[in-house]
Amino acid sequence: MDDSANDHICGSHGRDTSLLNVVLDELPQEMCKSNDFTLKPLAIPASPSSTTPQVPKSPCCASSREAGNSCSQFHDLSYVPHVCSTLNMALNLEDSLRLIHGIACSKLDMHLRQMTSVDVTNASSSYALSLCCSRTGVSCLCAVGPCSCSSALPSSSPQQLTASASCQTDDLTDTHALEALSPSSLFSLSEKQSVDLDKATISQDLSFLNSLIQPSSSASSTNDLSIQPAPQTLVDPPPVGKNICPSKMLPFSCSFCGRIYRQKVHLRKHVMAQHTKQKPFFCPHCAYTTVEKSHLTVHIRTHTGERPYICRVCHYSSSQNCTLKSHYLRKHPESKINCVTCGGTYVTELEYQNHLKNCVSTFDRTL
DNA sequence: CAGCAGGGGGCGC
DNA sequence: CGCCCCCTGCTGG
Repeated sequence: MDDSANDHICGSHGRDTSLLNVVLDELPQEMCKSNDFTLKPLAIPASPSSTTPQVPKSPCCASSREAGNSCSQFHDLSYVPHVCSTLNMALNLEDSLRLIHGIACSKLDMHLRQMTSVDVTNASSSYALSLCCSRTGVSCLCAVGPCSCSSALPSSSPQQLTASASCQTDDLTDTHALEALSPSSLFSLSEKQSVDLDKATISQDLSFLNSLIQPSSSASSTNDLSIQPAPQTLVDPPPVGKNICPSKMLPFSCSFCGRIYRQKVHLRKHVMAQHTKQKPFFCPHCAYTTVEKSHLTVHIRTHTGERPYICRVCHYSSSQNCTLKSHYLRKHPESKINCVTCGGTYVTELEYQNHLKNCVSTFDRTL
């Protein structure tokens, strides 16, 4: 790849609003017409402002800015929260951010598929990613949330390519949203790199990408077009350090605060509890709400007086097992439960019972 | 110290 | 993904 092409791709578009137009032009038309959604350039403040919404910036964005690529510009996302005619659903700020993120991710992913179709053998992956980022407004992508955008990566090792694909396609698994948001023109290419894509081609490309990703134990079927999040065993876990991007270790990171989780469901609970305040479980006795049903069950015991965890030594009881455990450790430290099978010691009956499930099954397998 | 709420991990479906 | 569980931190007596 010659430098001129790279210049064309990664040149001064960080200060060029034409890319914004690309993004906006390819948003659903109804949305643009209705002015539900506005996207405008935002200068990066020299220091965090208390009046500016804290848009999390991923470590890769910082490195990207240092590299002078498209991540040098952030965008101010604002949205008038009322019913969106295109989606026929109300969008809050998080939904709006996810919308932009999802579009950027899907476009990046589609470009990546096309580029891998065109050339997967030479060292053009970084060019492909740069092209994708430049043409899909990856600045927006980076501004929305932490990602492993590879546009700044100087080389194109399979691990880097995999990291990018796995990061972006986390949102791509939301096929429902993509179907609603992806008119055919959304993924069309106007340049000569455009290739005709059919399902077989995409599947082939995804097979290639998936071949770079070691399947996890819980991986879905190979017919699934979604790319699974990168498992931790993809590469040797890097030592924890200030220069290590956490998203390389744990695949699910919060788009708002950057916290990372091992499982997607944990990230979802975190976002619901901390950012969107969506707590679907309501206490019938008070105003308590929670994201976790089991937490509501425990809470209701404060109203009903149920104390199912009973001390085997005294008459103490508690509504939570951990409280009983604390009681045992403080009041009856000598009282332990010994496993008759393996000899292990346990504090509470519940701990022992849970242990027996594994201990007995293990014991049975050894027979 | 007890009670409670919430975060996060693990496991089975 | 739902559920269960453990752990931790906060608060009041």
